[in-house]
Amino acid sequence: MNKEKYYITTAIAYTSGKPHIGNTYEIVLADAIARYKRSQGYDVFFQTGTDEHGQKIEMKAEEAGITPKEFVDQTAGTIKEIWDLMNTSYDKFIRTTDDDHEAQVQKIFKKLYDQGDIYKGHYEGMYCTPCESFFTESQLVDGKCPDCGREVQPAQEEAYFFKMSKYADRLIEHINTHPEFIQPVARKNEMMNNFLLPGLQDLCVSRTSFSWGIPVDFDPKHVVYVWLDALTNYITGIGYDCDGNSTEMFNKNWPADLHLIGKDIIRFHTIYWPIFLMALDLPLPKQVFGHPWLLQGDGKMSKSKGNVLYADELVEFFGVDAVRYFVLHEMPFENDGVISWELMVERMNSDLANTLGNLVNRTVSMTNKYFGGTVTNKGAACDQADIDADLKAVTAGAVVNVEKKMEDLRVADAITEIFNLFKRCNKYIDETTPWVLAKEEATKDRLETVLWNLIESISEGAKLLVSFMPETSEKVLSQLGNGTGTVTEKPEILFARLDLEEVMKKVEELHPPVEEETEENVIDIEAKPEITFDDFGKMQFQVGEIIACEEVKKSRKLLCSQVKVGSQVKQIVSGIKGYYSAEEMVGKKVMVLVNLKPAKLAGVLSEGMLLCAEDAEGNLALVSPEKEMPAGAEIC
RNA sequence: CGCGGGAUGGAGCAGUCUGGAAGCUCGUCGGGCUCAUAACCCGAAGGUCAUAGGUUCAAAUCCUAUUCCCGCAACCA
Repeated sequence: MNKEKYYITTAIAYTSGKPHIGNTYEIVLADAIARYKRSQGYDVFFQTGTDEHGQKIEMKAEEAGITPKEFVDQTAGTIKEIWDLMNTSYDKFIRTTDDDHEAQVQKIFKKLYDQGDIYKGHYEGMYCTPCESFFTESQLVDGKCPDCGREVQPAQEEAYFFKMSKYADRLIEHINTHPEFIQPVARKNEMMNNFLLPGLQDLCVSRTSFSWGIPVDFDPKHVVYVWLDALTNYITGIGYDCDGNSTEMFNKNWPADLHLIGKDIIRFHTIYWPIFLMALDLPLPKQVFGHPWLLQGDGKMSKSKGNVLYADELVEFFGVDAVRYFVLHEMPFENDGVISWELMVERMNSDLANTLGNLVNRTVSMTNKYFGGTVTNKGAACDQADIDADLKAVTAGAVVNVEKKMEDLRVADAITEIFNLFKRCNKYIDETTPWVLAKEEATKDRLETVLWNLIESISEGAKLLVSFMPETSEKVLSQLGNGTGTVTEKPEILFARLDLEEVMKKVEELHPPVEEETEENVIDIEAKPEITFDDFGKMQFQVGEIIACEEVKKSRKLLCSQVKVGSQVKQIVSGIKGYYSAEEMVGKKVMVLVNLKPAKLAGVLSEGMLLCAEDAEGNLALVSPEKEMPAGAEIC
């Protein structure tokens, strides 16, 4: 039997920081699929890695006072540690700073340029010379530089572009003739209607505004811009060579069978990536699956509350397999899923400790108690033949059902199938009442058969579990004797029940809520440099009376107020909709910074600023004179 | 009218494409059992499927409008 190959990839993780549980979900999901395919006899190659270039990283490194390379070495290390902690079985961890990747990207860029798919053009915008920055029309404030307020000039930055439109028809054709290409299918229409059918814009594939990237070798002031660098990892990682000297590994594995990615980057994987491949004359990946997000529960996620979840912390509380179980099982197929400490504890207790852990435990201890740890198949059915038959049917059914679910990548449903089997086993114990059988010598054989059947069915379930919870699978099988009929003497607790309150207490210790409870909390904000009295004198504050106020349409936070200051009325836009309604604003006397340069917010002119106090949560309160003062009174 | 996603018993979700008796898990309540990690098994309560219209013999599902949430984008002067 020749083993069919299966090449699966995750998106490469951006090395801007520590990945949280939502980012970690993807690698675990990919791992489950990869392990499953291996168990099905496929020759699997599983690649993941990190995306390490870009302006953001250049800046972060500068802040940290280290070189970009040092910075990404750190974060890539952290990412790899977490991937390893989660027991993921990737075959290759590619980094876009790998020499061979960089060399290939340069060659690919050159080749596409030589064949006319990439051309040199201009990135147009408004340029502020002192700030050395480009801005789009919409970014400008009053037609001027949003940073320094000076005049800007229309200008062009040289950039290379990729001719997307050239391949659009071929791509549309491909998508239409390969319905399985974009998964879930709902995403297909989104791509077609929003991007392909209206016509594709050419894609900017180089930048000159930062330098942390792969240089364009024939025009070194340019670096390759994100997608041509990042997406090509899927081929460079397995040995693609642009000059025709690709490795055997590449020839065997390409095209990829599955690109597993987040739903946010479906566009890049189902439009730009296929088009790049067409330009390189390579076959397209067979399937792109855009998975949903794993969101953190409790509504408000905030760092001060400490409920941002990281894989390593969860593992500390629950163990690797429990976390794997949770993210794989709780993640819906199309919609976003929710994760929180509470939900995690609930799953841990009810599914892992009660249903599975306790099942194994009671089975092992009965085998020890009644038969000294060893049973053989006595085949004694008695009048309960139908019960045995049903257990066996459910067991066999689980194998088939898991296979079916996995074919559609419905990992969560596959796991549910396995746990349904475990539930059936628990029920089997109640139906057969071994403790009753144990009382009579005459029913000893029946008792032994019951335990034998149980061990068989649970072991079958444990085998199915191997792709999802590899360590647990092995532990269960070993406790049940690996088919020998001799169970372990002292069953180790697989998953201990957890007390939610205790867990929450520990979580709080781990992340002490920052100034949450007390009213009299201290707020320290970042100190600004000392200023002179002259500096202060430049600012003019006056009392203003709000005589009218309305919400700014097309905006979520903005209120537009007419503020009477002395004899004039100023229009001021403020981001306080969440804290004040337009009606209650009217009549208030507030502190206004009046000589602030006017600016446009959401297209509405604002001629000053209403001063607010802001707490650590971002709650706002307007500042008013504490005694009656006329509108226009100077504040000094 | 910026783009998109969502609203189903107390909680988390299926079901919506391809209309046809409201389902799963957890929690709650009642019962059973004692091999086991106060676990396991059985039963029950609990939903006008966001709202209002429409299409249809039939709507959670299709159409229209509205409300409220959540991401992203743009502004938080």
